[in-house]
Amino acid sequence: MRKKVTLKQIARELDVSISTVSKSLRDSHEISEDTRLKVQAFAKLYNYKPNNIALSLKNKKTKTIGIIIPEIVHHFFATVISGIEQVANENGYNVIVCLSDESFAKEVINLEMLANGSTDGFIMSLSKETQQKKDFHHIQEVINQGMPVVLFDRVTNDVFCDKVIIDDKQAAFDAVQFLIEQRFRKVALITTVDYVSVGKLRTDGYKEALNSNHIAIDEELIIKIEDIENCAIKIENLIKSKNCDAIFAVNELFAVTAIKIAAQHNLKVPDDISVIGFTDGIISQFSTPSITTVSQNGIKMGRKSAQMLIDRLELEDEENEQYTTEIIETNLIIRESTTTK
Amino acid sequence: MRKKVTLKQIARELDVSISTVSKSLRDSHEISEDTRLKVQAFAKLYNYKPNNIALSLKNKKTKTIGIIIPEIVHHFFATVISGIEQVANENGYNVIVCLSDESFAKEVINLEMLANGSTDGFIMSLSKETQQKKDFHHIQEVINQGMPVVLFDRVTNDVFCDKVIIDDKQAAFDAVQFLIEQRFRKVALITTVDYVSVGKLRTDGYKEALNSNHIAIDEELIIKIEDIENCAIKIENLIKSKNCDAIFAVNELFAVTAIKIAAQHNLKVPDDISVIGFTDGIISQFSTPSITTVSQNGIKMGRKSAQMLIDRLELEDEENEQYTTEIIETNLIIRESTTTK
DNA sequence: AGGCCTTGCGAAAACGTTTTCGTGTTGAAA
DNA sequence: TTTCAACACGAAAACGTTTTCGCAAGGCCT
Repeated sequence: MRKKVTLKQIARELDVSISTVSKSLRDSHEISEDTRLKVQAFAKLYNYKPNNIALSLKNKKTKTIGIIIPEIVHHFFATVISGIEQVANENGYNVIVCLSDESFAKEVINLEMLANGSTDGFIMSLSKETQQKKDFHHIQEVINQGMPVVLFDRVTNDVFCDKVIIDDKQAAFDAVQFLIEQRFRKVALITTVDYVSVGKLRTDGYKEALNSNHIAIDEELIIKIEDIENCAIKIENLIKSKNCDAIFAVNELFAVTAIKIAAQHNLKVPDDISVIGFTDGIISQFSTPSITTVSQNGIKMGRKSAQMLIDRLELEDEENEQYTTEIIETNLIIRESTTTK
Repeated sequence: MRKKVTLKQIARELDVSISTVSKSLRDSHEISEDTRLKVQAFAKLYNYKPNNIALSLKNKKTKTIGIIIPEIVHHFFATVISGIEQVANENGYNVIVCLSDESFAKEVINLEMLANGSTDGFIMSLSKETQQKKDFHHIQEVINQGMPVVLFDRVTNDVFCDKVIIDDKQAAFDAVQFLIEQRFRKVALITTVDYVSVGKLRTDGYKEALNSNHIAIDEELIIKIEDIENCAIKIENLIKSKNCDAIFAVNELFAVTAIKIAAQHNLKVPDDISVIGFTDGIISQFSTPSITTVSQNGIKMGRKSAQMLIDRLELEDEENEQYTTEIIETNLIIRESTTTK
């Protein structure tokens, strides 16, 4: 077993000082060409690579980004990580991923864990529980300690930092407006409970679209799902009521579930009922019929988040207190689940 | 901005030595109760937490696991990460994720990057290119340096280390056997090119199932997909030939594509043609019809991999050279895409 | 009073780097 | 011959820990 070689060992072997070795390898002009080449040859032979940990300690920089998200088995979050990783890689950063599992406690623990020197900054999306408790002191704390944070998608106004979001309200508005323009009047909404920030915003967009078209809001047509496991019953009730000719769902799981249930009740999508989802994930692409959906470009969101964080990390000293909120554009991807009347 | 406090600062404030502070915080009996409590109170007040980097340097342990996988926007890999993260978390480890993008070069770079002190060990699944080149020196290198490696799913016999796999051949055999037992005789195979290890194994299982049932292998019914982007044409040719009454696909993307194309040619699944996929992902669950599939328990695979790695890390000194290959059981999940004749 | 053990604490090394500063030697200029 | 710059290198500090060892003071026993 050939352990990694250190500067000290090279110095001992070559009978020079550690400084000389270090300087030689960094091509310092202080060192004679003789010594320099000798050291470099030896280092190459033994495949010397500086130890990252020692460098981190010395430089007080880890070149590592901490990502804290609710879950990873989720197409959207996976794409965001992918985007973050791309930019991180291009800039010589690594990413360390922690999952909060939608739990406030885990989010806090992970954050504090990584804040003790493991990462230079954070990119996070809030857990449901955190959004419900509205307790963000852990995030404020790391910001106060001088570590930049970028929030994406599930954000809060209660923390001042850089943010990357889509315009959830506008996107929902556009989707519903599209349905209305297709002459649907009884548009139902399948959404989450209100404390999920993006769910709330999309609900707002839905209502506003109806309002601006002078369509009364029918609370019977709005169903709010608490836990995703048993969303089926509520959705089934909606379908059975036969009160709606179109459905706007705030995520693709709700959308595909609605389509499946409709089929069970002999309602054809899109002939009998049109459906629009949110998040252009695997399900929307491959379900039958494929689902018209609001695309939420995760890659772009991840890339932007990473770029903002790295920019702030490399600016560093100047202490720019101007935080910005970047809005990633969305667009409606028309597929088979909607029809033009 | 209140920066993190260090031992040195506490020592200076309290006018004691650094050693005294360190010992006090670790409840050493060498320190009088007076001093101990005083230090602890001060540390608590200023929310002292030891710096992870310094600890890593001192202990020569990072408590971090490196994960290198081909991609993350992929249900199976995401579930594996999720499993790894669970066990890592339970044992006080963090995970740092790198993506090879199916590229040999990126795999090497990532590995060497992390090997310079950033992680204690690795969990990886080989990139396609690596499998094609059959070049594993980078992996052997880190093992020689004393860092344990666990390979999962896409593994190789050319490297000696712990591995976690499913019995791809047996699983494929079982799936095809199931089709044959339903009286299908013209079973087609949609697989990958041979250098993808799991694709090859699943192909072998397919052939063996036919053989053991004395069904001749028809090469016309075996199509090998190189790049996933344009798999459609080849699959369409297969469907159009109307030569098969059942299809076994080595992943769910191939399976769902086959179903879609069949529908375009007015062939109903499962009435006209039965389909079995591989990997129980989102697509299989939510496609219409839902897809009968070989479940490949990613969570369990991830958990097992992490457990094996951590076991080896904590054993450490004893240098147990007995490597094991763990086989995660699979099972066939019967859904709507198959029928009993 | 002398010796010894206990108590309580500090100095210093170690982990692996980088960098500043000091120092000895050499050669050339005065 | 003296002086000074240039050159080539080493010592040491610094990053933040933990831990070993040494040491001084005090109390107890003979």
